Amino acid sequence: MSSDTRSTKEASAQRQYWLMKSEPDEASIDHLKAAGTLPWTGVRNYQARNFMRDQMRLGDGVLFYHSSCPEPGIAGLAEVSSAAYPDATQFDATSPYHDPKSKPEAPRWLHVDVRFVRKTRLLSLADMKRDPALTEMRTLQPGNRLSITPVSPQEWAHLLQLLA
DNA sequence: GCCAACGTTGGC
DNA sequence: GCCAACGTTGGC
Repeated sequence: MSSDTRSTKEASAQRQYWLMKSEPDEASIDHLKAAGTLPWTGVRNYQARNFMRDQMRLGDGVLFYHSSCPEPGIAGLAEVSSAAYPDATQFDATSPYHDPKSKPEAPRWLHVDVRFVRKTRLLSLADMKRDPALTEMRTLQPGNRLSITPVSPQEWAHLLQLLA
C-alpha cells in the first residue's frame, strides 16, 4: 500500500466534528440531557442530509448549538450515535416535517441519532464571531444557513478549551 | 417582525 | 437549462 493510500484511509477512519443547530424551543441541550439520545429529525436540506448520510460516523463529535433564540450559541457537547436512517416524520401527515413527495420505498430524508455528552457554559455566537481562531468556521461564514456544518479538528480543540 | 441570503420549484 | 417567484433560515 502506498503511503498516500494509507494516509487517506486513516483520515477517513478518523473522528470528525460537527456543529448542529437546534431551536431550544423544539430540542434544547436540556431535552437531550433528559432523553440521553435524540433522533435528529426534521432536516429538510440536501446538504445537511448528505453530511449525515455520507460523512457522519459513530462517535463523531457534535457541538450542540441553540439557534433562533434570545442568546444563540453553543450550549453543550454530544456525539453521533447511529448511522443515518429514514426520518419517520416525512411520512407523517400530521407532522410539520411531512413531505408528501417522499415515498416510503425511496425515503428522501434521513437522520442520525445524537447522544448527550455534557452541558457546557453558553458560548455565544457573538463570542464566536469575535474569536480570531474561529474566523474560518463554516457556520460563521457570511450567508451560511446550513443547520449542520463541519468543524475542523483545530476549531474543535480550540472550542473544547473555551468550553472546559 | 424585518430582512438578507440562500435553496427549491416550476413554467417556459 | 434558465430564471423568477416563492419559501426558509436565523440573527437582529
